[in-house]
Amino acid sequence: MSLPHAILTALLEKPSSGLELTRRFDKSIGFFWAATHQQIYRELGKLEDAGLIRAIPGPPAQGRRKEYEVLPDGREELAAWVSRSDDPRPLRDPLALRLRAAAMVGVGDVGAEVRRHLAVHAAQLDAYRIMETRDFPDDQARQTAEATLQHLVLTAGIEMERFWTEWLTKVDAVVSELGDAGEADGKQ
Amino acid sequence: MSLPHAILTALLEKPSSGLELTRRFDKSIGFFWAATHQQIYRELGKLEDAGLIRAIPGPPAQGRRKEYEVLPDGREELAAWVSRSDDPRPLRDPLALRLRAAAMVGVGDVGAEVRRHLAVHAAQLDAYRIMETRDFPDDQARQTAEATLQHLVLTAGIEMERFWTEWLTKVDAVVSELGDAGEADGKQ
DNA sequence: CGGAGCATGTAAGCGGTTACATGATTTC
DNA sequence: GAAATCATGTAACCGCTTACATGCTCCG
Repeated sequence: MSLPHAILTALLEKPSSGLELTRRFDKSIGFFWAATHQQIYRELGKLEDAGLIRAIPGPPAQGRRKEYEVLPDGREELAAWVSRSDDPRPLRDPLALRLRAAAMVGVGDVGAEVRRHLAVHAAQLDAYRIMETRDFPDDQARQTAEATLQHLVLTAGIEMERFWTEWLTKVDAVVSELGDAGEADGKQ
Repeated sequence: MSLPHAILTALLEKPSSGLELTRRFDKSIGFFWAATHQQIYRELGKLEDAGLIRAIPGPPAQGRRKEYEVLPDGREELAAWVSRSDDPRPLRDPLALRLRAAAMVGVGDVGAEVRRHLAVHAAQLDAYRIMETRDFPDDQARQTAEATLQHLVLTAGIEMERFWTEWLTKVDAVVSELGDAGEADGKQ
């Protein structure tokens, strides 16, 4: 039940249309909970039916856009959700699985895959760091509670990606060496 | 399509019955790809139908257990999968979402949730560290390829949990302070 | 022989993904 | 006015979760 609350949060930060939400998910909130436009439209419909948000009446907007805003009930629901309890989601990482499989049947071409992932995570790390210097430039100064919390979340992204890049770098070294040494052994 | 390959890997490491697999998932492979017994039985059925594994005929075993082993086709399929390409799964973290929501509607009781998660991750970190000293005691010595790769995967788990515990400790500090200072403000 | 628990499985539902559909606006 | 693309949706599928069902064995 996280997607509706992610959407409520995004709409509180700024009322938006479905497409705008989709774009904003792609470059911010979605880093911690990805969603496609199909999911978002479906969920907007449900939230409107539930009376948690509404389409802003005003002008019909340009094009066919519908702008949504959060209603008081929606804010309440979100505040309640913030205090709710929920076990950490089990980790799901196919690449780690691949390495364990590689331990049994030989490394094959995992190296390429490892380097591909490394590039992706490095790029994401850069993106986060740019966001950090752009949105939270003044470290020492006392921030608003809002900014502090948002920065904290961004920090998680940065540390996470830093972990991945470092680990994958190590993995690449090990796998390259194993690949050179014992190609096609397959640990029969 | 990761679960079947996780099962093939586990069965290559050691032929097992469904229940044994479930237990082993809970304490090892499942750290990177959790699975319940329902999923496992279903998948074992599919893999057997596909001719990738088979129930070991031998004695009917004690109880009603069926032991499965990997067939040559299964090993081939796994080796092919190791070299396959596959984008990193998008991160999904409700707790980060909660903090962003807290930035908009006030921190409420997130503190308790943060500390609960902190305890879970700290416990997991301990478990990983115990596994490391037990299964990979000799650092300096040259390991087999198999052991090296498996250790590398365990390393990922350790670094990951270390990251979480450190980040959550920081979050706890910040949230406590915010909670003390501006409770019930809700950033109207 | 009756109850506890072991071991394997079935069924329903839900969230997420992928593919496709529709209308409206802009561009050439 | 045809093509591109913007904006909103619908439909089908698939893996995972939760709840329930069944038979077997061990123990008192």
